[in-house]
Formats: sequence, structure tokens, C-alpha cells
Amino acid sequence: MTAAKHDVFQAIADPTRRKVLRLLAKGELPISEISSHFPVSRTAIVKHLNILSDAELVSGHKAGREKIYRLHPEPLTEVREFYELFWENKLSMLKHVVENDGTKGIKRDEDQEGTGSKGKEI
Amino acid sequence: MTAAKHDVFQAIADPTRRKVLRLLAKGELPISEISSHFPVSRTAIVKHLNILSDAELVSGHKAGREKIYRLHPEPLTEVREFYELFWENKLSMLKHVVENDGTKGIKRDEDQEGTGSKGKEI
DNA sequence: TTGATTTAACACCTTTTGGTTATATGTCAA
DNA sequence: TTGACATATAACCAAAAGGTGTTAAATCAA
Repeated sequence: MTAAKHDVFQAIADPTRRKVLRLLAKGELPISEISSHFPVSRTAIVKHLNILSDAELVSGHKAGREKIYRLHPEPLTEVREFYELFWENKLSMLKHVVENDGTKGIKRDEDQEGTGSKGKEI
Repeated sequence: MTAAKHDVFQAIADPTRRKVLRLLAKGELPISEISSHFPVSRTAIVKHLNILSDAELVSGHKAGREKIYRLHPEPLTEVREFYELFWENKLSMLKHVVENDGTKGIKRDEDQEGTGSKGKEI
């Protein structure tokens, strides 16, 4: 049941949500405080928090009449793994381009996977 | 004119687009080859390629009747910088939680920026 | 030249996203 | 107990996202 309803990549796609995360990096905050940093309505911020929560990037707990949100950066490792995929490749890519001028296809192997499935692909 | 129409974060938000990037990491490919790896229509893939192109993650050049696409991983540094923002913070966050049990707010400084502007915020 | 291949450009459709307002509900402080 | 405060929830909306199919144009190979 660790299956997050919302994808991490999709969660950080929105600039407002990224700013919320940066805000929570400094420490946990109640909704009212969070929304005071944005020009949009509190309701809109709550929706963003729900999306971040679905991606397990934040969690909220009631404290009196407030709901305090806290950051959980762990799911961001998936993002890290993704861009590192290209970090390793960057040098070998460059090599290919230099070798054969990069004007024609290089490999073109087959696999035909199909992205329709839900298979936690990074 | 380096102003990308599409945000890098938003570009990599879609799983199909991430797979396209992984595909192009192995070498440049024409549209027909790329779309052969997906269950969706060629038209859909072209739209994805346009979005990736707007984010300057790929570029395409005509070669005969084919259009060859090539990866440009550079914009992903922005993603990396974002991710690292939380890695630095992770230890100090943990420290805070341990120190005061994390049941109450920690800092709550003000800034009120407003995310409406186009200001290249990571 | 003709036909197959590959991309380009539309028009169209459905669902999701990001936002709004209005109306409860629960909680602290006098 | 009465406000004021903080969150919750519902109904609604416009625009964007992700997809489809159709048609046209360019190019390579016979």
C-alpha cells in the first residue's frame, strides 16, 4: 500500500507546489501560514497540499484547530535516479556525436513496451 | 530567447515523455522509430516531442524525409538543483525534529513573494 | 511517374488541473 | 456562550493536457 496516488514527478511539476516544498524545508507550518506566502486562495493551497500528500512528499497532523504540514523529501530520490540516468550517459552521448557526427541513427534497438501499464517506471 | 515555453519540471511530469528521454539517451532517433516504442498514436508522440522541445530537452533536424530527434540533458540541472535543495536540508531537518519533537512550528519567517510572476524560480 | 513512406497540420473530444466562491464544522479565548 | 479563527467540503468553471482521426505535403525508391 505504499502505492502513491500521485506521481512524484507530477507533484513537483507545479511551481506553487515546489515553493510549498521549499517553504516546508525550513520547518513545519500550518496551512494558514503556508497560504499566506501565496497570492492564491487558501482552498487552492489545500488542494496542492493534498496532491503533495498523495505523493507522500508531505504529511499533515491536527494540532488544536490548526493542521500542521511537514516535509518528507524521501520520494524525491526517484527524481534523483531519473536525472542521474542522464548524467552517466552524458559523456558517452557526446562520444557518439563526435565519432560519427551524429547525423544518422546510432542504435535503434527494439523493445515495444507500452507505457499504458501502471508499472512504477522511473 | 532562451526563455523556454515549457518548464522542465512540467516536461518530465509525463511518464511517456520520460520514456522518450530515456530512449533518446541511447542515441538520436527519427519520429517513426520513437513512436514505434509506444502504444499511442504517432500524432501523440509528436506532441510530446514538441513539449520536450519547448523545454529544450530535445531538438530535431530534418534528414531527407525523416526528422531526427536528439537529447539535450542540460536543462535537467535545474531538476538536480531542486532535488539537492532538500538533500542539504535533510540532516538539519532531522536535527530539528529530534530537538523539539517536531510537534510545533520551527521558524515561520515572512516573505510573501507571489508565484504569479514568470521569474524562473527553481 | 507512381506508389509507399514519413512528417505536418488540423479539427475534435474527454479528462485533469488549477482556480474560484460559498457554506459548514470544529476550536480557542473572553 | 458567543465570536473569531482555522480548516473542511462541495459545487462550479475555464483552460490545459493528452489523446484521437483525417487530410495534405514532401521525399525516396522502383
